[in-house]
Amino acid sequence: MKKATRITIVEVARRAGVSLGTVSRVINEKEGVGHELRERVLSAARALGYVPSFAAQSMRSQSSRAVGLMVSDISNPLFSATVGAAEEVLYRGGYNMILTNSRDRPDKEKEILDLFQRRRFDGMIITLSKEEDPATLRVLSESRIPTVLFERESTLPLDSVATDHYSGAHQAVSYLLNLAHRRIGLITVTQAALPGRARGLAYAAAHKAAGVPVDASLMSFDGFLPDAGYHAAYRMLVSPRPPTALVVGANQMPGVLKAIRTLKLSVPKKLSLVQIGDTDVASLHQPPLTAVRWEFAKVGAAAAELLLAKISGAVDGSRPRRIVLPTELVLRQSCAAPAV
Amino acid sequence: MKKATRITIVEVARRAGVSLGTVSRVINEKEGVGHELRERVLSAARALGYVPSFAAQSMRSQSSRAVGLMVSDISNPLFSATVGAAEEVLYRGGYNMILTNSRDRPDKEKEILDLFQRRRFDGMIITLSKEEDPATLRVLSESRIPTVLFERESTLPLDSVATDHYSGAHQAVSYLLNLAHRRIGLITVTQAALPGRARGLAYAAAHKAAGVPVDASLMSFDGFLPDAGYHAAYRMLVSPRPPTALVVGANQMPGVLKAIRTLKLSVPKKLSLVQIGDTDVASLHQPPLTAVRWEFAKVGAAAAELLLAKISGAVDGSRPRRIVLPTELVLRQSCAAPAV
DNA sequence: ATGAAAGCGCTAACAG
DNA sequence: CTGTTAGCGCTTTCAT
Repeated sequence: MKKATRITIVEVARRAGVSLGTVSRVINEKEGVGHELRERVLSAARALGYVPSFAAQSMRSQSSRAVGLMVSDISNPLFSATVGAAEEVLYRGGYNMILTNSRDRPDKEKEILDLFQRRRFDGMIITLSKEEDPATLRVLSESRIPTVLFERESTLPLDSVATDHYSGAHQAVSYLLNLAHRRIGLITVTQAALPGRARGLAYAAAHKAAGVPVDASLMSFDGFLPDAGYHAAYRMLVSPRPPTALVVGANQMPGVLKAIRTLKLSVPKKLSLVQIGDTDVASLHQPPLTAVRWEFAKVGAAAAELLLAKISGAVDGSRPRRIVLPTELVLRQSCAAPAV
Repeated sequence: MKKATRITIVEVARRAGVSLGTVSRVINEKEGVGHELRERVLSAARALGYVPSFAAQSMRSQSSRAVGLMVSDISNPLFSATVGAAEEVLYRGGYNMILTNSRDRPDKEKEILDLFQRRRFDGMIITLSKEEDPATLRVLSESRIPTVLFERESTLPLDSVATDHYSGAHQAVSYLLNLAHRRIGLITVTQAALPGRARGLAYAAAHKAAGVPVDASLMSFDGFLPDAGYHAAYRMLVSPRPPTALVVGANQMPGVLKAIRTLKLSVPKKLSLVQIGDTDVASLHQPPLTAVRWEFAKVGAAAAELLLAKISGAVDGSRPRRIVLPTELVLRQSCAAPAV
């Protein structure tokens, strides 16, 4: 039969015949406790099955040894490696990771941010649905919790870790432009946040540099909607002047591929394809898809490391640190010059 | 400039000109506080930016409003949907989810389990690297935290939620057997835990039912090793008597597909293929892969729901509940009768 | 309906 | 080196 109440430091002290303070010192591995006493305390603790209470420790130490992570979509497999790497770094640093899912809804974001305050987390790593939402920004600026924006940037002086989506998209679009494509579709996520915005900007800049006019109907930023990839691709491909190439976010690609099959378009003969974010889907596809590649795990690890540095005070908070991780274009067999 | 110390209930009480107890009642939305006072407290709290301390609340209430999740591999995209669904359910139930990664290492598992005790989590959902590891089992049996095993089963009377991997594998193997395959390879994860074990058993049972002898060299349970899929498939396929069909876990499939390409085998002409776990890789492959399918999100949601029911006492703990979720075989174009 | 006071389990400062 | 004590911020009797 299990005991009704948990063992506390008091029982351990009594059993070991010492004072509370001594027990506390022993379990916190502090200097200056006699060898014999230490042993007595340890064995008493073991015998009683004593487990220190984190809540009580937190309350005294004013530290929760916990970090909150708020992402827009946990279920996004692209986040798996990233979140996994962040957890790894945090865990090794002695912190637990609380993972929450905002589903990109501003009200839930605010709720979660409040929760993080209440939990007195030692730090947080977050995405934002809209980088410039005033309500959210206010909460953040009033927060005293060390924060790292994740794949986001803000006008607020907040630290951030992000992939270089601008360069990635720029490389991809320029590559297609060099191949002589003149009508290139872009299918990605909202411009209200860094990844979509950077890609849109890069798309425009690359076109401008090549002296090719931009057709707004060839850009879709609805990526977060269900089946967005399918609908956007279908719409573009059946239009009077369809694109000859498509640059597509990894999450939109399954839908896009379905549209391509429905329309029986051959890749790269009729349509060139570049995926943003290199996944199994890209490398295993026939033909293998050219992709903008970056290391998912590194982004997560970098965010966690920066946060840890901020928590420990190793990095001064005077001006925000913005870490940008590189991308590369992996050439495979999904691109060719447009059919004439 | 931010204040050096956090606002507590005391400041709020002072500012509102009431006692601590009253403030506590208001923020906990308890009955019996005068309307006027309630307003005064609320506005004082707002004015001061008061945020209740979870640690203090936990300490008094003996409840952390938190649930620990321990999985073998966060980075596994297959877990994304599952973990996401669990978080969703828990969050709605008023619990936060702490996600940890055991990497299937028994020592880390034990460490994490200890941590869950210290944090006084209200519940936990866990995988185990080995279901019968005595040390882990002891920790679990001594634990007083409501627990749900996730894709695992134990001899201990523990509740569990798992996919019906046995039926799934049985369907797949029987299907291939019916197609007249006589040498079927199985590439999956360790038999020390439910998924691999159930598949191995189902594989043998299906063969027995069909009167086909089992060749042990056609089974690989190394799925957790890096590149396991590639190595296992390559080894089998270049052997003197290669398999004519392969049943492969979703995580091993990318490696297997690479091996198949290296050897330039055509699917399903030379080799039939069934994937366990239906992913984009399977449905987008050319030809689309026949797959054993189940709803990832449902498993996570079911585990979270069962845990919540246990925490609230809605489900009696007298004998363990074992929830098994169904699978189905999705027929696509990767299987054919073996070449003669 | 509200206030006062007693802890929840632990750490740290101060004595001895 | 070890014991004593005062809280950390909050909830919950018990009075009033």
